[in-house]
Amino acid sequence: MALNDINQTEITRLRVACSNCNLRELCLPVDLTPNEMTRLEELSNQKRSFATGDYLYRSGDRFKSLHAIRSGSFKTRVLHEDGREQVTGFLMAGEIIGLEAISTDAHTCEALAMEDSEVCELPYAKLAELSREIPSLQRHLYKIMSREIVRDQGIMLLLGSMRAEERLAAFLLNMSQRNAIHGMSATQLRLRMSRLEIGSYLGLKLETVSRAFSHFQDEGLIQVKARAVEILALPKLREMVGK
Amino acid sequence: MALNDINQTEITRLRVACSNCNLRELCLPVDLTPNEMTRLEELSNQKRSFATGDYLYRSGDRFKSLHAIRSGSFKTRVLHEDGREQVTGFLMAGEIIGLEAISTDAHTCEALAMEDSEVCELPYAKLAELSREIPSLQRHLYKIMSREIVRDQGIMLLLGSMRAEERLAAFLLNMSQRNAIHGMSATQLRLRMSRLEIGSYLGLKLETVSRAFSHFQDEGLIQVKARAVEILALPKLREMVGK
DNA sequence: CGTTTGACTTGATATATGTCAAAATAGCGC
DNA sequence: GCGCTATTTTGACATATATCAAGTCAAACG
Repeated sequence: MALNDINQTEITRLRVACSNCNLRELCLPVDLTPNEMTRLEELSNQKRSFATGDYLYRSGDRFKSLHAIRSGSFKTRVLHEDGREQVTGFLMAGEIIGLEAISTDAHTCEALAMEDSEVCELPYAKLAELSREIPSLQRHLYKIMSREIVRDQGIMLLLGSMRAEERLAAFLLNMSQRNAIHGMSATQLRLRMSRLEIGSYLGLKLETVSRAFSHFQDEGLIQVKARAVEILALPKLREMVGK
Repeated sequence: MALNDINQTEITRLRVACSNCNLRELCLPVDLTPNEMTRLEELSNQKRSFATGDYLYRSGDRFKSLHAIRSGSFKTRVLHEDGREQVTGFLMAGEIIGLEAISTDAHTCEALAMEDSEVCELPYAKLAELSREIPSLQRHLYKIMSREIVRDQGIMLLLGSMRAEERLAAFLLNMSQRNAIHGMSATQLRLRMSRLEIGSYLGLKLETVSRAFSHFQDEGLIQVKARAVEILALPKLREMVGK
């Protein structure tokens, strides 16, 4: 089960969202020998299901596995002393969750399902051990992690210098590209998160997010119907974030 | 030469700045056997010197080495089409520079000296090869990289939700801790960068940075004399960034 | 159906930051 | 020390976003 449930073509599709609204291919390298691929598949030993609001892990939990999201979606967040929620990420089907904990031995944030979801467990110790034997896997692991650094230098760092509508444009483009990479529409988005969560993620108030959505619609850039968003002018959105 | 010039106690001091204004120990693990340590020292094959404004690398340069900064300091930046400079990081003596390029085979930003500086080259291929033979070194490398992710979730991500003075407080604390970790004063800072560069890094205008400095001084939190900053109330600064 | 509930939108106003301009200060070569 | 220049500080005002407060809408439920 687990990774074995994911067929070869699906494996080549596993991705991680990254960098300045761009997506990059994930971790599971496609240049492995059949034997190596088999060993990688055997590595995953568990599949788990989650309902909306269920925790995949909590802050303080010992870190022992990464997880490949097979279906559904998760958000990661930090809860501040005063109860405020700070959303730190949205993870979609086909993406890898848990990377932020590798350095710490314990999770520093919590992850919970935004809808009914399934994940495959990837025990980190086994992954690291295997990567020692398979140099190309090791290279890939280094790359996934350092891509997160690039992301840092991309979206996150720029967040500080972007205005509200630029942030939302970046967010929508990111969602669009992650959608597309998983074989779904690049223009028809079904957002899984509330305006409040988007705001928390982007460092904006929910009203500001809502106004930005409305303004984009007035400008003919998107069509909004609650959480169903159709992108009408991808190029203009790209222009807004400078690419 | 190179790493051999750095004595044992200095090696244990090499660090990388990270995470939400906290510093973490770096990469060069101290739990190596003498033999392993020797091999690591032999790995570095070159020492280079730089004057103010010299480039350590430019965007597009092929990535082949990390660099340990022996003295001086560097900034990394991205230049936008329109000529605007976006500062993406400040790297101090004792820290490792170049990590952002590991995933790309080419540098995505440029690094230049903010003062006369010296670096030791750490050829990445050799480092990766060595880490395959020394598991504890591999663990360390993974950790350095993923720490950058945590940093993402720390300072960078929070940047979006922090106000100007909170950002500056976070910046000052970061500088203070990096100073302290290298055996220098935690309260007497000699900033190497201009208000413009700080602003670019924090996503603020230079005037806003200046006003924040002035306000902190009025409040008795710091003593400012151009780029010499004395921190008078560390705890209050920590409070401002929520820790 | 009508009611309830939560999410979303919209408006009025306050606050924070950016923008433009000028003055003060520090650094530096002579 | 003097004068030059770049940096920094400060002020007045414009703009963007937050805050507070209603109002709308849609799904869920009696």
